[in-house]
Amino acid sequence: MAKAPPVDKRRQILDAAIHVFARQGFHASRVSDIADEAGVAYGLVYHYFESKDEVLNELFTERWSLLLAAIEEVDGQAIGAREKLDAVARFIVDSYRHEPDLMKVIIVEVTRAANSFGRTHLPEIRRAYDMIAKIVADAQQAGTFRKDVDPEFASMWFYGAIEQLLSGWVFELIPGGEADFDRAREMVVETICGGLDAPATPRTRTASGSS
Amino acid sequence: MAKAPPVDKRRQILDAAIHVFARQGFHASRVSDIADEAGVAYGLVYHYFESKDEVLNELFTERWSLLLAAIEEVDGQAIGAREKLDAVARFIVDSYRHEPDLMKVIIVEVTRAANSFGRTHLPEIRRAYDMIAKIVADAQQAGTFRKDVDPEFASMWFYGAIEQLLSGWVFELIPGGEADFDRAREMVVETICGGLDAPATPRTRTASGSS
DNA sequence: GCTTAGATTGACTGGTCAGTCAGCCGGTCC
DNA sequence: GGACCGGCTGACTGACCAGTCAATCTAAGC
Repeated sequence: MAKAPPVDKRRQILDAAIHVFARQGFHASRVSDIADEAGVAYGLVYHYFESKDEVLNELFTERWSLLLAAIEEVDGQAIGAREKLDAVARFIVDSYRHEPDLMKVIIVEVTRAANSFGRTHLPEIRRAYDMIAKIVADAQQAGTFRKDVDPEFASMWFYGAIEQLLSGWVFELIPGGEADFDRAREMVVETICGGLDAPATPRTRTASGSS
Repeated sequence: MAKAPPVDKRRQILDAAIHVFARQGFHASRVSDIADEAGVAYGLVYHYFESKDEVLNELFTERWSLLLAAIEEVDGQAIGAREKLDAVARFIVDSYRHEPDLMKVIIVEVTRAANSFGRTHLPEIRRAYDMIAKIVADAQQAGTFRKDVDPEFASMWFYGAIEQLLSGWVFELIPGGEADFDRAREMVVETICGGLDAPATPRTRTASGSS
């Protein structure tokens, strides 16, 4: 029919926004920066989007819904909890590997900015945490994971650990060569799941409460 | 005695800023909001601080240096790695327990905002990561922790897990009653250290690389 | 060639604040 | 009392920028 416009300006604007936001941060980015980067007139941004905010919303929603779908799909498979968590971690890490700028924006401006932008998206963000918690809870039910750890909490630190990894890469605090991505992912999952595993290691520890 | 000013207005301004920033976020906070909350004239803020930014800088630096000192002190003690990490976690969690607004500001506006504000403070932030990494590395050297995990990475997810916990409390994603603080701390440390412990658990796993 | 509708343009407006500054206390010293 | 000084005041200014809109362009339809 008729035609898809020869170049999708809307997409062009979104892509430009990814790079501008990643480079300067959302607040420091002017709408004119986005327009310039996209090679498009200022006003066109407002033809396709209600506001500067909506541009960021769109970027976030687009990507986050993929994550939610991925987790859901993984959870549906007939594999162990460890494999499920590994698959979730892999999805996140690969997202960063392939689109570092987009992930940087999502993490820095939304996920980790729960005060400003994140607040709007808390429900969706929370959804991811809940799904991870469910994976943990199921494994506890099945006896694979120890039962004395609250699944909600475990979910938080599993996700937090991974997000912190991405942050480390984004801000070059840790080595982020191609090889590091998978290695790091394996290590987090291995370590955290190792800690969550049901007591094949039933030694009683001095833990904290002692002294 | 000459006199210490009967009320320390500078302190008053800083304290007001904590609450205003926590409530509205740094960007949405006007300098006049801070002055109002402090019960002080607008201009006085500029008498004590160069800029709005400097107010936040001061809040961050003040607190973060305490954290650095605490980690350093803990690391100097003759206790196990697990106990050291537990002490670090305790310091952070207790900081939140006693001054939730201040910690919220530090986390939301600095630590997790490495794009804007955090960037300036990356060196100090990094310093904390490095010190945690050192604790892990030493434990590996001593044979308490497994050696195949990169200490830098372990440090990232240990810190990331804790910070995510605080975020969870800040945004009421997980229960944050008085009892939850210590319980959560114990669980993170237990779980992560459990995963880092030297192989008293030498089972070979299907892990990730298999199928 | 004319009409129409949507895409595209970019100068302009309105509102918002960070930061300035001229001056006002209230005490202290001589 | 008067000169001085630092803390303190708050109206004002200048810059910046999100969002508007009237005008122009392009292409499809007839």
